[in-house]
Amino acid sequence: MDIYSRLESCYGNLNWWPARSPYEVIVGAILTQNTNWSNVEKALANFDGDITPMRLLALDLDELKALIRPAGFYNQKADYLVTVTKWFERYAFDVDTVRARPLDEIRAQLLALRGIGNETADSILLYAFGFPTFVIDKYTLRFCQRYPLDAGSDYMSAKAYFEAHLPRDVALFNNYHALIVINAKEHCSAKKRCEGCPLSAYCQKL
DNA sequence: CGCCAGGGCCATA
DNA sequence: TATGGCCATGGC
Repeated sequence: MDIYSRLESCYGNLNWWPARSPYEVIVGAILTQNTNWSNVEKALANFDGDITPMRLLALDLDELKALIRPAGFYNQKADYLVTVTKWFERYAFDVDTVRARPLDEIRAQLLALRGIGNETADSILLYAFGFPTFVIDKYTLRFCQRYPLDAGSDYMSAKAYFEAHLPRDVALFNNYHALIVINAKEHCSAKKRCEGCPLSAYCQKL
């Protein structure tokens, strides 16, 4: 929690996920798979402000691929977007209907979809629907090695660690993951060698 | 020019 | 269960 406090006092509340609607979070979560966020923004901009389930399902596959092309992997991602949107349709595209179900049930449904693994599932659960699930990504796994956390080295171990050591608070889970990502981008790249990092006192510098 | 970005799928052993 | 190849664009 001390590590979190340092990050929070440095960066504040980042108010993730940057999106105008829960459905846009879902779309962004697919598009950002192994992809720079700036490329995702270009793809989202191609929708000209209309990123809705109905719009997406009305597009034919080639049109959809053309729109999301800047985000890369557009053949598979177009397929993934249609798949997850049809899943959402089971709930009449209604966020509250999804939220009324148990977290584990929705998580299992998402993981069963083609194109949705642990990280994408948790990103959607937390940032689109507000479920208390901790998101792990490549940055977070590196974070667990870099600082003395003893959180394991695989996705589910790290997730279990954070959830066991933090209060089950959606706002906290939301901002903690965002802070880890931002801090990694700002200070943990090969170029910017930890200069000014608020966690430098803890860093093991592998 | 090469590297890599807020992964996940699939084939192989 | 654990690797490795593959998918693709754009910024640096």
